[in-house]
Amino acid sequence: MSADHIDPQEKLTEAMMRTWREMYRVADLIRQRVFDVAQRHDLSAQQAQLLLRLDPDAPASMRQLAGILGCDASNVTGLTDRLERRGLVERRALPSDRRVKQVAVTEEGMALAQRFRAEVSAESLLLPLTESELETLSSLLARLEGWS
Amino acid sequence: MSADHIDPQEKLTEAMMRTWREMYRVADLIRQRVFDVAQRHDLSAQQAQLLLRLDPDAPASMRQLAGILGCDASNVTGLTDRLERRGLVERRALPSDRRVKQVAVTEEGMALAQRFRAEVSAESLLLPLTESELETLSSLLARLEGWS
DNA sequence: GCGAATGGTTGAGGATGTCAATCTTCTGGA
DNA sequence: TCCAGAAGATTGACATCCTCAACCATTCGC
Repeated sequence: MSADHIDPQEKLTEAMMRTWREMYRVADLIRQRVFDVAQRHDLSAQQAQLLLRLDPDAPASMRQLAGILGCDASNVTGLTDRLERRGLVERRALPSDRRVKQVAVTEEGMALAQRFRAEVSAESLLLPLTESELETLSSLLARLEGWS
Repeated sequence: MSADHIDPQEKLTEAMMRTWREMYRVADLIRQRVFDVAQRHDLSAQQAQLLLRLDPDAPASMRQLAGILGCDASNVTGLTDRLERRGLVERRALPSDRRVKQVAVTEEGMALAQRFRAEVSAESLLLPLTESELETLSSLLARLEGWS
């Protein structure tokens, strides 16, 4: 369907609109939370994003990281520079292809990432719900797919 | 509880972790969606954020907008400049206090905001769920509160 | 082996964000 | 009333984020 012919109002039920509002609200809470924790550790949201997405067991190339983060490769250069300057990450040459530089998390980076994850989910947003409600919520959310 | 003593791993149940992952994933989908629609209309995510938060019936001062957006007032100046340059918004002097400038949405701004909201929720993320599942989801989400 | 593709960086330029300083306008107390 | 200080908006300096085009080194395909 072309964006030129969207007229979604008539297709949106009351329940959809209510759910949409709630999801948007909760997404905002999460974003705010991540931002706060990042700030506490002197990281920008983007630096945190990159650090958290790095797999300690599988270093990724700059190119791959650009794909993961959905941004230009030249942007990853700067982000990596700043994380490397703080010792959270390091560039490694790939012997099999000397064009490639892989980004590996350092010990310090792993420690910070773990602490970060812990702080974000601590005092959880989810405490008001019972175990069985959590089961229901996660399985409903799991059925939502992206747009395309 | 001080952030120095957080050790949440032992408090997090399996269901909590699964739910947290799903919420994070869905929050990401929403962020991506908003970004895409904004880009389609030549708006940055922040410009869209500001435009969508303006109430046509109650123009807000720069100061108030800074509060709503959670940023410095000087930042709102630039944001408003760029929206005003496109005719989506206009500054109005407040007669009762000539220090204050209020930001009002123009007709064009309102039209764009409405179109924006429509496009974001069109081809909805929520289509996989039935009406009764939507009721369940929205009431579960409604019970989640922020951290503090 | 050589031209083309690939990976990373650099530089220009714009948007976002903070902080400190400034200008204008209010406001409250002597 | 007058004046010191608070409050609202802007500006300038500076760092980050982000894209695009240009560039260098390396690798790959023919």
